[in-house]
Amino acid sequence: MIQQANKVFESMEVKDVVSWNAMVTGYSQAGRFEEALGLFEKMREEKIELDVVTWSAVIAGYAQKGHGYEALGVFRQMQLCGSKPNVVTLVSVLSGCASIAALLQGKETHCYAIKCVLNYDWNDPGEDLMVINGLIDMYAKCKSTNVARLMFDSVAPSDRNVVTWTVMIGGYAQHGEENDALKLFSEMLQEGNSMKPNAFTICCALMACAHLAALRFGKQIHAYILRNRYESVMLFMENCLIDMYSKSGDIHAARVVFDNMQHRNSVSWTSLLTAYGMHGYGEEAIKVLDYMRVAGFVPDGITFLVLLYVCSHSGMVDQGIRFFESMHTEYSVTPELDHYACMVDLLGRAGRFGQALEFVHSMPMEPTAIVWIALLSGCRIHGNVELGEYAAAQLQELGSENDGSYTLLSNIYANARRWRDVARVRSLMKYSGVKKRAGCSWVQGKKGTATFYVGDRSHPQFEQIYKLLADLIQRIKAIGYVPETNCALHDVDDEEKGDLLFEHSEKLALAYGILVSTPGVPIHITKNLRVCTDCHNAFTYISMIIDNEIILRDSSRFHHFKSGSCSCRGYW
DNA sequence: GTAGGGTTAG
Repeated sequence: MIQQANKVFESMEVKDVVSWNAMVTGYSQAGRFEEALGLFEKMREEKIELDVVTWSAVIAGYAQKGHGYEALGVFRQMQLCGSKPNVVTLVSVLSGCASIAALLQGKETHCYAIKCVLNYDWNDPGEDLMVINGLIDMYAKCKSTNVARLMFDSVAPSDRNVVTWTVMIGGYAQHGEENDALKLFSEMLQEGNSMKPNAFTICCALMACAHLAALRFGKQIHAYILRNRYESVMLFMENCLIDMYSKSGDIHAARVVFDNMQHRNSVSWTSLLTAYGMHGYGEEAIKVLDYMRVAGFVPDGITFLVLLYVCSHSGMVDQGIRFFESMHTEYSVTPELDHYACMVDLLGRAGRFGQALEFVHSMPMEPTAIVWIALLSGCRIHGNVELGEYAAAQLQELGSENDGSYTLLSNIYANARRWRDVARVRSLMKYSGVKKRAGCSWVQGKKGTATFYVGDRSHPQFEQIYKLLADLIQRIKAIGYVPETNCALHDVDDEEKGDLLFEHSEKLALAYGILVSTPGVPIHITKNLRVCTDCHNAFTYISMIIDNEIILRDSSRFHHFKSGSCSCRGYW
């Protein structure tokens, strides 16, 4: 089509700016932005007087590709040329700012909008609303959700449209304010039938559920989708549903969604593979890979990344190595930094440190922090002090120590009972000003989510929780649990106020989960960091004396505790 | 006549 249009265009004797514009946007919309830019350049060479449509089209093209800096550059040129931006231009400029989190330029655009573009016509808020929506999105994506919310609130509820709601909900969902996202989504549904969420809105809400492992809420949204006729826009939402179910611990439901899809894309397949990977179902994932090939999807770099992740978390080391080799031999996919990091993770997790180091040294690019952190965490699992120190030194050299790497090193020393070194790491951490993130666990109860920090006594039922926990600890001690207090595996993750091993956030969450559990129904717990070794051990014992399966998601993977064993089989 | 906002997997 565009080819034919181009022929006609070239045969035209007189080309006005409108026909040039049509061609620029034609190429841009056909996904051939490079050629659109070529025409744009040609327009300038031939001294065609560019109008607001030309400029807006190019800015939009950059913004849609996520190239915010280029979009802003063109916007600047536009202003220098004296062309006057309008609502359409600003919407694209704001989208460009949002894509690169350019708060300063976003604010400048905000000022410009106030001075030159917004009408403040109360009888016709429609034009302004486009810009306001763009501003809300921009502020949210620049991590200024409070400012975004002020703008959202400043729009009269009856003037808001579905995008106004979506950008605010999505802004919360993407910046760790998932509870606010879900609160706002509920509010939106209460607005009556006038404000129906669309596929975009629902994806944002499902994303928030996935982060929180809010299975109950996610199921309600699923039901809402089925009740409300979204047949024509299912693909995105179904992909989100797969992710939501698997991150909420219900891998079966994730599979059912996948199986019932009318159409699937590569995201659908990758989501399912990731789901099996997180839960440690390596064999299942390999089967999915075969189906995927049969369905005509060719594995790409991302597929292989996920496959390596799957192998790493299922202890399928040799299979992982084979995948890595077949990547370029059979599929001509070049391994990139992330693939190497994943291989180091795989080998380190399995304790094959010689091979892991060989891998690091064979990398065609400089190893970055993620590679050393992968190695360091392998050393943590297997108590390899020497190599751990080496990896930590590399991290220090790169100047990219974070709270996680300090914690890993400290735990390696603690495991080796080298308390002086533990103390040294801690003071180093204080000295360098690295703040550790607070460990935090939450559990889904019937009346919503209960969140716990270490030593947390803020829950109304804290006395019952602590009593139950003490009782559980007594009972599992009787069947062989040995707390790691004597040798005090001081988990820097959680330890701040002294020796609070028995008051770790995940233990409190579990006690509360048991308190409110229904017999036979799994208890779902989520932790923002990795589960602590002693807690993992305690959970394993506790699963022997309660009827419920314990499904724990930590920052690394899922652990299913049942009858005295954990599904991770040590690969965490 | 020609330009425009918000979504998913690692």
